[in-house]
Amino acid sequence: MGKDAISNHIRNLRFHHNEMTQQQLADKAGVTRQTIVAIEKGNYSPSLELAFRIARVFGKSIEEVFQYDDKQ
Amino acid sequence: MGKDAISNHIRNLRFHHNEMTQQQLADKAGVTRQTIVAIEKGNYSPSLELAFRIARVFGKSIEEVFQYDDKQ
DNA sequence: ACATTATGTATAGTTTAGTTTACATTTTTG
DNA sequence: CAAAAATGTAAACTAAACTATACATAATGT
Repeated sequence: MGKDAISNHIRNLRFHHNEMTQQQLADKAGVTRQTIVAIEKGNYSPSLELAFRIARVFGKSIEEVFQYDDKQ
Repeated sequence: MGKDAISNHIRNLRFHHNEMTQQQLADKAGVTRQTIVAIEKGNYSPSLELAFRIARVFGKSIEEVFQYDDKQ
C-alpha cells in the first residue's frame, strides 16, 4: 500500500502554525480531512497540485514540506 | 481532461541539457516516454514522486520545473 | 460524568496518473 | 530523396490519489 518513497513534516508544521487541526489544513488546502490524514500518516503521497497547495498553506517550498527518500 | 493547474518548463530544460530527448528523460526518470509526452504537453500533471525525479534529472527544485497556476 | 473536539481506521466508489501498444507525422541525417 | 530518429496522438487498461460515509478512541473542557 504505502510505497513510502515520500515522507513529510506536515504534523510538525501544523503544530507550529497555531496548532492548526487536520480539518483546518484540509479546508485551506481544499481537500477532505481523510486526505490529510492519509498523507500525514504516509499512506500515500499527494498529487503535485495538492503538494503545492499544502506547502503554500505553511508558506514553505515543496522541498521543505515533503522529502523524496531515494531508494537508489 | 487537462485541468491545467500545473504548467512546466520541461521542454526548455531538455534542450538546455545536451538536447536531451523525451526518451532519455523518460529513462532517467524511470517512466515511459508517453508519460513524459503527456506531462510536457500538460495533459496531466505528474505525481509528487515523479516531479521529484524529473526535477532531480535537471538539478533543479520542483518549483523551478513546475508552476502551480492559481485559479483563486 | 457528559459533551465536544481532534484524531485514527476502514471500506467502497470515483477520478486521475501512468502503462502498453500501435501508428502517424515531423525532424534530422546520410 | 530515403532512412532513421524524434515527436504527436489515441484508446484500452492498471494503479494510485481522493472522496464520502461511518464509527471508534483519545484528549479537553464544563
